[in-house]
Amino acid sequence: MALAEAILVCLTEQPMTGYELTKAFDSTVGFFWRTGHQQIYRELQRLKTEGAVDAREVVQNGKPNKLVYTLTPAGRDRLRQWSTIPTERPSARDDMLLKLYALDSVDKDALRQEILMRLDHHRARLDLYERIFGRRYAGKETTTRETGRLMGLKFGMMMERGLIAWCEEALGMLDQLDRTV
Amino acid sequence: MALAEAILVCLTEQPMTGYELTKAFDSTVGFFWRTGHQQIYRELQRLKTEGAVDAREVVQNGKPNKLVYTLTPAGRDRLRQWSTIPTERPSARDDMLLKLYALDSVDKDALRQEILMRLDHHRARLDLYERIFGRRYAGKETTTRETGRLMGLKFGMMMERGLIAWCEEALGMLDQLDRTV
DNA sequence: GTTGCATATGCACATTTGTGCATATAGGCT
DNA sequence: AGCCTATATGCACAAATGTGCATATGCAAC
Repeated sequence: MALAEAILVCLTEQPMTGYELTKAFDSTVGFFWRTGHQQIYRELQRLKTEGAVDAREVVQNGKPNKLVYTLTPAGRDRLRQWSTIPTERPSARDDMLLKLYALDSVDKDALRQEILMRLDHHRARLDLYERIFGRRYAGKETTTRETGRLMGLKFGMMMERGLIAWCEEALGMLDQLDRTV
Repeated sequence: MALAEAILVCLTEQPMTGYELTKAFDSTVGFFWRTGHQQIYRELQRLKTEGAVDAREVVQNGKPNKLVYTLTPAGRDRLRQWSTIPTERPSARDDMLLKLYALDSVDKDALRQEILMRLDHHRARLDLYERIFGRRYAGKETTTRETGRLMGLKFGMMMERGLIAWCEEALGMLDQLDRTV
């Protein structure tokens, strides 16, 4: 149920509707946490019955009415409490590693294509992260909040750089296999 | 349902029982895919009804009888077919990144402890991988099968090295925050 | 004028994964 | 005698997540 915490974390920023949360997820937390709007609405209802958030209906004309959710003190407590318990390391369940493990039972050309696609993706990601870094964090004094986000961003850059290097090496090894066999 | 493929991949090595698969998972695929024996037995049954594996009962005395599962030609086809479809990149749903994102709503000392624990873990892992590398792969001529596993191992080493560097930097940044605030 | 998009919320079903519990035998330890 | 461990398999329930479908309005584009 960590989606609950992801939502609470977003709501520390400001009160939001489910719709806005969906978009916020896309642009921020969504870098590492993808989900559809249905799950967010579902979770918001649960969080409300648990008292971690409050809902307030806002009547609009021209558009459907909306429900603005606010973090309650209980929600804040829950977040802080949650933060004291060590998180389980995420398991790296990557089918691609499975394919590598049984490389001789697998379509190697398809795998090469797949690695190429990943390489593209990771390069684009790294590029994006570096631009965000340059625009928002390079050489500025940092609040606690900003420092945390910078650490997250660096985490992302670290991952992408490693993955890029690995993809390049892996492609080389596949080529080498082709030449020797 | 990628657990199914994880099992099939293991069975390319040799026919095995659910019990042996459980142990095989611990020592090989388990580096990136943890699961309990119950799930393996459950999945084996499904794979059998789907015709991807065959079961053969072996009567033992002293121990309970066992069911040895063998990969069928249909199972081999299924593996190859699966390998041609690009795998979705695994989403990096790490609660720790969430904690970083809301660093000012979070218990920073607990987070520091958590990062320290991770650092320990990643160092131990890297050490283990490097020893496996030295023992099994360093400077040997490589079959297709071994090359694939080497690529997987390098993937692991890449990740651990990146994570170690990140943890060290992150701890430094947390200390810096403590000193300035 | 109708097609498509942005706004806005949600139900219901299915799949995947996790976990507690159950069972059975043999051998070794205390 | 009682308890733990290794071997060996599995059910049943719960939680988390994914996905197809449903609804309603207004505005812009074609």
